[in-house]
Amino acid sequence: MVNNTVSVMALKVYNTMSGTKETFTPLQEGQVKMYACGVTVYDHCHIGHARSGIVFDTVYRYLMSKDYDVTYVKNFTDIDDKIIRRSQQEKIPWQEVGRKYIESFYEDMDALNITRATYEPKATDHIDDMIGVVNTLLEKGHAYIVEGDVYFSVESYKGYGQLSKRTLEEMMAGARIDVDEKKKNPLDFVLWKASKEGEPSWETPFGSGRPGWHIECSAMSTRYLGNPFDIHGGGKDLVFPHHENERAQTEAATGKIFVNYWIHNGFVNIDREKMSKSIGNTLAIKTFLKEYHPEVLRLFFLTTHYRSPVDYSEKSIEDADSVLHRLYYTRDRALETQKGKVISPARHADTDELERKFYEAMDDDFNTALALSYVYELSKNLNKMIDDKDASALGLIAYANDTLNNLSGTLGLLKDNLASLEGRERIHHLNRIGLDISFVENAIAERVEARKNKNYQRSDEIRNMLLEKGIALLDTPKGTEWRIKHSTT
RNA sequence: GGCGGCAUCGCCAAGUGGUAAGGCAACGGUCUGCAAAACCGUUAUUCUCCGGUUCAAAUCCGGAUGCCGCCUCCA
Repeated sequence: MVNNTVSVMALKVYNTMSGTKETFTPLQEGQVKMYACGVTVYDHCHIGHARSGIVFDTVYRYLMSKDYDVTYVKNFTDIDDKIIRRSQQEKIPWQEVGRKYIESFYEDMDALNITRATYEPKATDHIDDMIGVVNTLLEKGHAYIVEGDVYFSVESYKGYGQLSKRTLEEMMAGARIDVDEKKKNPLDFVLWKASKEGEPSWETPFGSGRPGWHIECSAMSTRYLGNPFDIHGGGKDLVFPHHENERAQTEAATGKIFVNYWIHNGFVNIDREKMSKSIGNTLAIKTFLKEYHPEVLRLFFLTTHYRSPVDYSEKSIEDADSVLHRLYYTRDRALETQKGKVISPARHADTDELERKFYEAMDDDFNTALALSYVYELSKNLNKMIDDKDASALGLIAYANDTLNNLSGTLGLLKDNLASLEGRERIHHLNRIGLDISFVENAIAERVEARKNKNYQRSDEIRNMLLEKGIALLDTPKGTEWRIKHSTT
């Protein structure tokens, strides 16, 4: 009801292929087909995966809010070198590795309230599709077999390098690729690997083996979305070689355009350093969620444009945490004004204007940072109206609050409630410092008693004692409440 | 070595030709026994530096400096 006019506005997206923002025009009116590269399931997900997940979840949610019928595919790579290595390390079957980390993936992504895709296929369920693509490439002369490995010939496909914007010559000049004598061109990549002893393998017309990495996304995206389809996304690092290769394979095999819009998200750094396993500074989603509400991470990521790198730091997370609390608090205040009354929302021009700007920002290549600033402004307006205590404004407040919920919801925020937000933080914090809730409750009770007797010295002692443990007391009209005070930087 | 990106208040961050959004922090106020929380208000004549184009530039062009990414598995 609120946004029936917004879908008319044109969405612009930055297309990695052209290097510019383009007006988004789906192949079929009213429908969008998108594919985002999922994860290789050999370990728990870290906050970099969370960023990708949240970015494409935002795209997905936004497209749906514009009334597109979206078919969204996100894959699992459940057969690959790392998984095989992991299965040897953990001494469990490789299938078990996949199952284990897919489960872990869902735990994390569900906790982060990332909407599940329409289809979430596993590579191993689509081996036949991959064999089909490889076969076609062999038949069309785009691939060749050496010692059981099937390679894609990059020289046979004229568009190679267009996505990552470099030419074959430039890449050769880079010369960091080990020259493999078996390959016709050092840049040729493997479509199908002859499997070694003890490794999983599948029988194919071109010998037994297992798929290379890139072929699975080509096969699965084509299977579920056809060719071409509208949007293909993933982390920036996937542009080369993964997406370049996917594109080459698919276009060579089908003779059709593979994808119309390529969208890539920037990376997460930690304290200005690249997050990587070798540096040992990866932060697992599970670790993060022990301390903060999932929406804190979402809000934090949405504060920066999806294409820019984002630097994770305790300070930035604390900032996001404060803002999130405030938004929830505002909504609670607004709800409070409606308690026990029947109020019909009254349309409000100021609110409508902010909503319009919100959608305008989102339409401009998903500018969530700008869009959020309008949410904050809306929250500020709401507080002003509430402070005015003008009974005739109740309808306007209700309307603004509905809008706040709508817009936040479009970004995947304010899906929880204040009590839950604070409750889970309290539990986590108490666990971390090893205190029982009764300790806090007793201390508060003692302080209430002291205050009643105007023994403010004792009262302040107790307050300070708790504060040192990261527990801040709030004397409200309803009584003494407490919340977690994170580091005071 | 090749290719690409970025540089905006103490911190985070939007803004791609029309005269600097927003958040955090800080400060002032309301509230409070005092606080905290919450709310309100204030806070960049200026966008790394140098030169150029233009009536007009953070925004375009050239150069310098610094930081980062990709070129190898990676979201």
